[in-house]
Amino acid sequence: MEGGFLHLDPFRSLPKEEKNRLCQDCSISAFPKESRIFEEGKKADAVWFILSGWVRLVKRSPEGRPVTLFVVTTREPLFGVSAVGFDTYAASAIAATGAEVAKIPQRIFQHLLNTYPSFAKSIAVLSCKRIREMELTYAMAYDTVDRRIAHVLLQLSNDFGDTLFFTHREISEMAGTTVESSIRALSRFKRKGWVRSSRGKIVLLQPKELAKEER
Amino acid sequence: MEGGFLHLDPFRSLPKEEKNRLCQDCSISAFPKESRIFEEGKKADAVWFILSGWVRLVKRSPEGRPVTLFVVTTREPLFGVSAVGFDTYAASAIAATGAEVAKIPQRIFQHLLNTYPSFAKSIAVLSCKRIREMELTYAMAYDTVDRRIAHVLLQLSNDFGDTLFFTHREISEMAGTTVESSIRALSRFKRKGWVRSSRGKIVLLQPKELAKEER
DNA sequence: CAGGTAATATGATGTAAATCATAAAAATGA
DNA sequence: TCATTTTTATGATTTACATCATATTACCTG
Repeated sequence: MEGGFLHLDPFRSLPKEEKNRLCQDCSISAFPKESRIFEEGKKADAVWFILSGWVRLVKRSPEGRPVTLFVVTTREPLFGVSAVGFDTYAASAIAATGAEVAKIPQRIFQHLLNTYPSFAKSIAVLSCKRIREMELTYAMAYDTVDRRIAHVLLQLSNDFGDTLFFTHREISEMAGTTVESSIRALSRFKRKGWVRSSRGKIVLLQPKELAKEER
Repeated sequence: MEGGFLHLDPFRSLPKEEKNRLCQDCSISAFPKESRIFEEGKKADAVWFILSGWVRLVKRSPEGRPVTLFVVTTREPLFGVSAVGFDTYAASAIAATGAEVAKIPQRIFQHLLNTYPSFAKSIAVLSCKRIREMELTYAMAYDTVDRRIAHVLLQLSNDFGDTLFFTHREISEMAGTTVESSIRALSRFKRKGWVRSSRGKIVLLQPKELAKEER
């Protein structure tokens, strides 16, 4: 998948020679599940685009628990945290699945932003969309554990279908709760016949009922 | 303050004739404290910039309680929710203080975004910054009430100094909690000598101690 | 200025979910 | 193959906070 990110929206309409240069300057790498792409507090030197897989943006809460701020899916940028000249990442990026990621050095990103109106416009649109998405997920933080878990499962099923290969620890971190609470929520869902699960695997049997719970 | 928003970052470098046209097409209006600038779920037809005062972005949680997603201060855009062609507002905007607001019709905003690279770049930068700010405040949602209240007070004091003219209901909504919890938190802070308060007025006596609490 | 409403205050009670504890099964790996 | 770690599971305890209740005070408005 050489230069796969060049087909993504902000890059698509760049001139050919710029694209060729980007192939040189940007790297694509594969991150195994649970590995860290970048670290909260570290110097932010690049903007990242996800080519495949999911990535969680995780921040340590003042109490020390890791809180998943947002889950970024395939074809989306991990920008925000670093795009426009901030010196440190506000959150860590952790691969929620195996993930292939393109790394655009900050200097290059700035250059593209300054040089190509279409690029700037595309980034403006993408980031405004992201703000809206964040607004939608933010309100969830004040909701019950059961609904947060249901929400995470449904969100995951959008990309992965009805069979999800995640542990309760992973689910709990995405939902901002504890492993035990995640297990208990799943047990309740099981008892209602909405899901089935075994070690590292959750099967959604009645997503529609889950969606009702979510409301 | 005619066309005051034209001095703000995205507009500053627009050509003179475009600025003149904007003076025609955009309106500036004053919103009294607690009044609604736009409503969650309603058709999003404009992008707003705050010229003075504070505005809260409020979303109804699934349980029905209003949750303040973000507090936007003077000179900042209320974009996100509407900037790039979404049909409904994801949250309501409520004036947290008396506020003066410029309304840019969506059609005009699109035109500026498509026509002026500097405008697109500026919006890209502003929205990426906003994403970072949201990431920073998001983690707070999972924190204790006392720390959330302390955080809100300190944030407010950035703009308004040590004497804040807000009721406990207002504070509680910004902190995502109840009036009673807000009052109790303030009582604890009072007992420690960190704040003084009377009806509709909170005076920060020892902001540094509050900041410690916040950590 | 009397009556109503909003803000402050605090006590009592309920509850969701974190924490603590323990255990068994499954995976890992030395 | 045996020890260690991870995952799932569930029960007991604790805790922060919401909820409910009630009272007082300040304020507005007819």
